[in-house]
Amino acid sequence: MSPPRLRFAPSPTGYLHIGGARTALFNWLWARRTGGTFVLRVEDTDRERSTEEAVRAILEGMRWLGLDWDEGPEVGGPHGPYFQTQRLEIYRAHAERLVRGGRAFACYCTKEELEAGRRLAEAEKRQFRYPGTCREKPYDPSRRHVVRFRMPEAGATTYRDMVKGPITTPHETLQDEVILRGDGIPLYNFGALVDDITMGITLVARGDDHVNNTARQILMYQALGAEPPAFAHLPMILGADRTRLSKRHGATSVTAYRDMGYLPGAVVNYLARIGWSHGDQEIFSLEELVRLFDFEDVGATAGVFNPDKMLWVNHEWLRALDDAALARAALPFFRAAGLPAEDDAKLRRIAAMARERARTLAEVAGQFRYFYEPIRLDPGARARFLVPASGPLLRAVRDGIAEMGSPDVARLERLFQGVAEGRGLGLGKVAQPVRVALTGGTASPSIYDVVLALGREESLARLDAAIALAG
RNA sequence: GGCCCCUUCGUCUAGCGGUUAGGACGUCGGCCUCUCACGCCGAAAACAUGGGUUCAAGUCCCGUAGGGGUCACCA
Repeated sequence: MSPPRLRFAPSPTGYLHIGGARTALFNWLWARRTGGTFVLRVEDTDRERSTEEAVRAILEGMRWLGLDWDEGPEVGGPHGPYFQTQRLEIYRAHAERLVRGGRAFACYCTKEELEAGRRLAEAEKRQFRYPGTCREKPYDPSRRHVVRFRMPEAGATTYRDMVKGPITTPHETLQDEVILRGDGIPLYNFGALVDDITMGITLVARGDDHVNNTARQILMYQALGAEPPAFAHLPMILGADRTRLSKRHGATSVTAYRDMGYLPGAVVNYLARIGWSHGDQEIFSLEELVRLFDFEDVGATAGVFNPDKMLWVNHEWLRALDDAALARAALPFFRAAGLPAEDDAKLRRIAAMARERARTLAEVAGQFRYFYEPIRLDPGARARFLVPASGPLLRAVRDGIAEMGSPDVARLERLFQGVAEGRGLGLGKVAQPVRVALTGGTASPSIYDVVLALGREESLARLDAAIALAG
């Protein structure tokens, strides 16, 4: 068998959605695993809602995730153009073939007539189906018309879904549906199918909200004399309330997660794990995913998007970065927070401290602002630790540091322990006031690391300020 | 409502006739400890339900309930 050709075909009506991203990912993974081809096609036939901005946002999201395409916008390919609005002639020609072959017909009914029929059906509490009004009317291209596909009235179509198994659709549930609108623009079912045929797509993997379209499309493939592709319908991603994931459930755009400080690999990792699994493994590199992914292992049940777990996955990815890589990744987030960080030794020290503490890059910047701006003294911390009793302790630490030429962990440790033991105190009694003095709060990395990242001079200055406050 | 799909801890899932039903996130204890975090140890927590089939059912079949999807000159 020759390598498969797969595609991702988003409508540019908004940003790249988490659900769409997973669909794209599964297609991409299979293409990369099998040495197949991954095509990106833009289904922009909904002119009301499609925007150029959305196209850019989607490509941007795809690129950020690392899902590169072999054919499509900006890269071209032998089956272009890759925007549906530039392929109108192709759909028209295919529709005409169907009309000439008697498999489709022109329908002159107006929207109003159809709507009236629908309302009547509703009033009578029965199912509306196109009554076949124009089925036998002669073709008159000069009259405004839509093109309808002639659906068979009896029998059933069965296909084997790669994730759901055999699915049967009785033909009496189908109707002569519109494939070409009055303005010559194809409807989804037809445009996608004509593109899939002309682009040589051999495996269609899409959201399972499309299962009901599949039998109709197979019928159209057959009418056009084309071999239907294999189908894999991916279960939806749901929100916590088990309805379709939407903005109500929180951020749903891929780029929103980028901006919140998620790593693309982590997002891919998490997305892959909803609906797909490989034994007990949770963390996968992109290479592993490519090597292990199989539609065989995609589950049939819809999955709830779990932000907590994604955060955990992101943390796992974050901590796998070395200091330099983490510093580089976090730098833009410090800048975005208005903090004058540089890609230098100090930032790498901070990265080392952040590794086990911050789960996103934004958290890195958020947790360690005090290294780049004056402390924001927490009132509770001040009341508890910057009290007269702390004065001598702070002063002793201050003097000890002042005497050190260049502080290091071992020296600082000796200093703090000496101060504590000299007074019969636990280490915490000394470390906490210092921590408040240097960071403004009671929670931070090791106090020695904080001193080191802050630097001798800044540490002394903050200690002096705290001594004054302690009185 | 018609049609289609789905149903293992709160969530993601492993399981592919014989398991003390496993892992992960989250939650709750404990340990570690200069605080926080990490880490480690432990706990609570699931086969929707009723019938079959079988020596044996979370695993196969049917029904019921629940959930989701879809019924446009949207995609």
